[in-house]
Amino acid sequence: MKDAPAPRRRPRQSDIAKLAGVSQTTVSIVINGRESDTIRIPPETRQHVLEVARSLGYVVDPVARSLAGGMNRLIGVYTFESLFPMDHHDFYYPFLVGIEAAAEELGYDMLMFTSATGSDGGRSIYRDGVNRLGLADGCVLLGKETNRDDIVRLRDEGFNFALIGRRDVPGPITYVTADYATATGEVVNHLVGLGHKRIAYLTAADPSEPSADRDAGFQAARSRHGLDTGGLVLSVRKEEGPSAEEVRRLLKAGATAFIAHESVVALRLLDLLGGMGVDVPGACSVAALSDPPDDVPGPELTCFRIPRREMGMRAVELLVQQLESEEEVEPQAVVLPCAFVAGQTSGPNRKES
Amino acid sequence: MKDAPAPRRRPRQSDIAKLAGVSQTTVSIVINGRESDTIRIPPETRQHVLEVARSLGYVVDPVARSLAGGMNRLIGVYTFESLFPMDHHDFYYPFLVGIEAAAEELGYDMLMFTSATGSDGGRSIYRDGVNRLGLADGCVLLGKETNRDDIVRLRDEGFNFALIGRRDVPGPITYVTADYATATGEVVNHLVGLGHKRIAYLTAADPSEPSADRDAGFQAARSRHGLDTGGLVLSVRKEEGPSAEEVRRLLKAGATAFIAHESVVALRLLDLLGGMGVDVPGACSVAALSDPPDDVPGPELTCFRIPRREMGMRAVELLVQQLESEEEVEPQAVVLPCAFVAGQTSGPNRKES
DNA sequence: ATTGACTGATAATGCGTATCACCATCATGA
DNA sequence: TCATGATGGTGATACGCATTATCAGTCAAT
Repeated sequence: MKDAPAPRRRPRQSDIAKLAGVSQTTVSIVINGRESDTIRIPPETRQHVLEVARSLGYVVDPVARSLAGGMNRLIGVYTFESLFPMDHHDFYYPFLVGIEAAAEELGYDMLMFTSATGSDGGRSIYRDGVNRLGLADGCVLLGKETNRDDIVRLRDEGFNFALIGRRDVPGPITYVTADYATATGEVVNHLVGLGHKRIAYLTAADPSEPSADRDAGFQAARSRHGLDTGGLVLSVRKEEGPSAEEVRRLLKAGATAFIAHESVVALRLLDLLGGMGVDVPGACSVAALSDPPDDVPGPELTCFRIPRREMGMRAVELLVQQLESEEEVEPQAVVLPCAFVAGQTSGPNRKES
Repeated sequence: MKDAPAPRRRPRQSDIAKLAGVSQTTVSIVINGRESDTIRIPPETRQHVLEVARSLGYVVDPVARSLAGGMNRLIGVYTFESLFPMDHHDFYYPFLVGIEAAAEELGYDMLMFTSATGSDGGRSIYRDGVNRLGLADGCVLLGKETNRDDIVRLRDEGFNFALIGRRDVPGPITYVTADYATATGEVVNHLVGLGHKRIAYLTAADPSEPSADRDAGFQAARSRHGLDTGGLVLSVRKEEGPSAEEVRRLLKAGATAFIAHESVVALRLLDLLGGMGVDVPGACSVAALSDPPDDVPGPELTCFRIPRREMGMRAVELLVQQLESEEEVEPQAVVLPCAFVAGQTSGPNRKES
């Protein structure tokens, strides 16, 4: 009683060959438009083959083509944390947009390793001793909690990958990062240019390469301008932000401007200052060393924009370059500039010192 | 002078076989954990093969496996438009989140087909005579501008896929959709319950299945409540919204409430009414048949929420069910309920009629 | 008539894996 | 001693395409 709708096989080159009265080789050559001194197919034959192909609705099977060719045109994307929790998503999103754009441009598909999460919620590339990343031709890695051992091992296995974000690992790797140090310097320059001499600095409590870069940039700017930041440096956890008390202490210590690593910390700071009746930017300036989420209301923050989208794109480009070159390519690092945003939370220093 | 770091080929089953002193067949069987009455590999051999495989860093080549008819634990994701333009992204995002969640849960990786975009920006599964979808075990398809021919062809080729959104195509397909009709009915019920008898209906100008479903739901509710909508129906393009003139005409025709397909149209309507000095919901009620973007300020719109995340998850679940069952599975349709949101833009009808 | 160059192809093979049909060996029981 | 069944695998082949090497035929020049 079954209709058995004849699960039509996709036509293959040999089907075309039979119908057109030529060999499968010829079909392959025609389909791929190959032409060389040793291989010549006259236009009429070409036409004929193409017509038959069209009439059968032939499409190349990319699987077979890849097998024969060696590459799968797959760019892997691995994140060291689960993409899931929504705040993670917000973090990853711009990078992913860039990765996707570049992959699309270069004709690669994107393989997202979502299955890598273990039952414990943790992640590792080498879970169970297997490296699924090998499914892809190469891989873009990103995430805050990078596993450095995994990275080194991956490189030593000769696997092609590009990191988003600088990582301190032994030996060279390919990565793309933003120039946090220079951008931090620009923020300081801006504030100093406005007359600020005592600048409070709210650094990140947990260490990471991007934080270290900002610190380095700040130190450089500090000595460049001869700033004294005695008693004005504070370690702040992103989740908590500074306490009202701490802010009061900094103000009492003579701070006329604040610089915070995290934009959320800066925003919290604005709240606190508002609550204390301190006018921003009238009485006090506030700047951040990263960009706030798009949808935050209120005055525009003095900060710099991390070129996340571009970073994603460049990572893919570097990777593809590696993949497609004949010879071995040296690992390379790319550092992209951040765009300074003057914003509305910084103004001239009114307090003479 | 070259180090010639031996651009190591990926190890294959035959490499393992040689090292372990067994045949490639045995390796394949062990790798895939196959076990049957006719094929028995003792645990020791299994262990040994697995150890060798691990020591070589072996991973199955997905391409070869596909060609041979195997499974890769890869769920493809194909969108009929480029993911790119940011407004598209906002549309796709919740679906993707759901798809990703389900894929992770079920232990599949996600293959995003970004390469399918042609130079003209248009997309087609069969573009350029290649159908890359076959790389994945099955595929979730989504997008507004579905190409129905592609869908039918895909099904006829026996490829497994699940659609997000109902599609009018000849023959059965697997899809997940939201119950727009019922949800529309609830909105009408709500307004009628508030005493509204003349309800203006702003339908979508360009036809699509979701719009048709809403229209059907509205028609049903209309006749259920014996509403007269003479002169109260308007076709509106999403991009433009209704004109002030049209709104005035509808009011003059006695409309005490408005229902718009698109939330952006409803929002625009609120603006216009505000500009005319018409109080909402005091003098007039407004409702939408979809949910507004999250970050819109102002009063909460009377509307319903489309369960996009759940739709994404269900699509993956349906697909995996198909993939993992031994026998042929009948295509099936799933319709998920929308959550009604009373909101603050609708109130009792003050005008006696 | 022989050589050589050129034309228009084709047969054979490889890519890495999965599967089906078998096969060799050994212990057991008749 | 021979049939039987269980054990532990293996060989061959298919999957669809690209590539390499090769070949038959024709025509012109020697």
